[in-house]
Amino acid sequence: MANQIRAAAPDAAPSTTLPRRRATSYDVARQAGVAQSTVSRSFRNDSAISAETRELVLEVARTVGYMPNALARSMITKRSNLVGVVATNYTLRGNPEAIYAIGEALAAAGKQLLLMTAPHDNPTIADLRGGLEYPLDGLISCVQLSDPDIKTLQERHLALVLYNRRSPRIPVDSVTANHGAAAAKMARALHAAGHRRFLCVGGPSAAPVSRERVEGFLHQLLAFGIKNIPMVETDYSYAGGRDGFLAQMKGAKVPEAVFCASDQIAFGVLDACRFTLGLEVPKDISVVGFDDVPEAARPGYDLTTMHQDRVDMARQAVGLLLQRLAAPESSVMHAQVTASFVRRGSAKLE
Amino acid sequence: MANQIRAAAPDAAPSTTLPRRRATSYDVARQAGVAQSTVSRSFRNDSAISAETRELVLEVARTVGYMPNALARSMITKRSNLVGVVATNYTLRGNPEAIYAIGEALAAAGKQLLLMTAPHDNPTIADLRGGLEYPLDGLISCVQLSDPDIKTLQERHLALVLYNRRSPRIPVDSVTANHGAAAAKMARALHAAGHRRFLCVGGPSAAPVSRERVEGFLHQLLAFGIKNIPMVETDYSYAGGRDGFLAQMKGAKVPEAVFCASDQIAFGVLDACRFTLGLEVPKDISVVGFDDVPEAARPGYDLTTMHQDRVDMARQAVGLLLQRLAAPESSVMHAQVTASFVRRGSAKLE
DNA sequence: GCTTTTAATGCATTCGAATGCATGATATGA
DNA sequence: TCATATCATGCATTCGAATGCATTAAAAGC
Repeated sequence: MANQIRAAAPDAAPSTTLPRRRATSYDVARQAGVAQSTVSRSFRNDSAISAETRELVLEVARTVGYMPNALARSMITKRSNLVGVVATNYTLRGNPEAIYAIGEALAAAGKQLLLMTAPHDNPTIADLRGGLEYPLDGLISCVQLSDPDIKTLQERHLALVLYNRRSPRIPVDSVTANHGAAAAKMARALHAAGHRRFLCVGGPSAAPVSRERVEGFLHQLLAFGIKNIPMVETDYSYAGGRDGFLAQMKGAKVPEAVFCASDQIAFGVLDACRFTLGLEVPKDISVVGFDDVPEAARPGYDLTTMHQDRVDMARQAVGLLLQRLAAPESSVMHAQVTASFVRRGSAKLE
Repeated sequence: MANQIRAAAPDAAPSTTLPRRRATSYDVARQAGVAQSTVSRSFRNDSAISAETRELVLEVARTVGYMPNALARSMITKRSNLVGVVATNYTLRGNPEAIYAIGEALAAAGKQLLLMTAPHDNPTIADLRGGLEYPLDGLISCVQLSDPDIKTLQERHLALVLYNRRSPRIPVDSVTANHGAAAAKMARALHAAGHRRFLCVGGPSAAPVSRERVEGFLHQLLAFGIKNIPMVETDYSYAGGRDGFLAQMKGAKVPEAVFCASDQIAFGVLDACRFTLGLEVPKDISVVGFDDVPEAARPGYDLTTMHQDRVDMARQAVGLLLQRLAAPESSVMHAQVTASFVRRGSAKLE
């Protein structure tokens, strides 16, 4: 009795022997009784295939779980639809929504995002080697590449777009924010509020973005006749800002206003002011940042800063890339996203 | 005169007509006077190729800028060396270092990371369609997929690893932290400190990670005879935590301790306490989080929380994937990363 | 009813690297 | 000196989809 029940039980699992390998257009063709080329054309629907045949093919494809192999397609079309995005640990941490936005924008254009990691200090294309073996359609770089490396990439004829940075010497498509002008605006605002004794806490001196911001700021102050502004170099981070600022403050007079090259730096400076030095912000000292990351709006920081729309920049980067792919020989393009002043409570302003 | 100078000038640019297309193994073969197969073998160095020939081939390859085409290789080897990583805007924002670590670990194994974006609510494999047309070797999912979708992916024979989540019903390789046990530990710590009136601010009820944490917490309290703990559901975010908490507090008695299913939620609750409700932490109320993101250590938050090593989890995920690729038929694996209690100042403890 | 046009499909080749097998050139042994 | 073993290389095919051209069948024209 028990045996019979046991024997009757295992009817549930359908013994459809799963194919060890992925179905190909030939499999579909055979089952549908058509030629492989007909299957291909049914999927591309770029040619004259009768409605019934197409439907039949798609139906068979559905049942066997067929899906065109993008690799095989790339071989013949010479378009891999793969776009590399180069990021370091820092750029990834600082722009996660931007990376996501790039992925979305690429997907909308039928392209895929190949994420290529690179070390934070002195990244080279040798670090990307594995990824470059794939015939990428293009590359969006969120890291600073050397001139020779940029040249090498261009010689490979892949569409290159720099994200949030530009190449000073070689013409390359790029998207940036107007760092310099925005920093100058910040300087004017602080100066107008009566601040005269400044401190500048920058990012790595090798990072052009930080340099542009710092130089834009200093240049504007110079125009007001203010010079010899002390300068602290950091790694862009919270800890860097905090520790760099504290080191600078040892025995020095507290500045009236601190310009930080990023919000993260500013957070570090702010916490150092309030929790270590016991300064009240903005009564004793004004602190401003740059980026307007979401945390800047929190009441704990309430940071006055320059807003940069990273997601917009990401979309623009993809836009430039697609344009470049459509017209490889057109002249170099540059998109600029305008930073906007965000007035909050961390700085005394008029 | 001027004409002559002008005519003489443009000598600089070397007129090496760049090949419109990427060099192939045939190009190298022709130039080196060997067969294409010899070029291939020189690069794979898996076969008996004399040292001189290999050197010659590599030298020629260098001068013409040849690099094996990974796509063509994949066609024949049936290994694309592409691994998909599925992420939503939220998971990407919450785990940027983990994504980076996955990229690094994959690169070390000669694989590339294909980043596949998916919507935050109810992601399905239809969202991944474009990426799935590539014959991926495997997939690391940082999002919650439905059972049928998981089944479909398994039927495609691609190595699937779930990151920071497990599949309750279908056996799938996965890496998680011991959310439930860790939350229980948190509950014991708070209970031991004398707290008796609790509030629970969870993530989305559909997110198993949040559920595990909340259930682990509630279950432990139940063991202490404490039940009917009010529960707030959020989207895991700062704003969600802040607003959800404030809504709950309307007319309600302030709880002694608030358990938050993530640090971001806890930050929102903390700011609501201090900046909106005027409560002192931890004097008036204890708040604890979960994750130990870097911001939790800042003096402005000083959050007591459970530390989860996301980077470790990322590496383990890649490790599992590689093991699965090496032994497709071996039994299902599960790696667990142990969360550790981080005692800081946001909660009254013994 | 026969030719011409058009539409629908099949055939055969292509993309670039990998690889089993055959071949040729040395080196080794008898 | 000849046979055999060893090493190095070439030949030819393969992966899966796309596509120019050829072919067939049906529709239209006369």
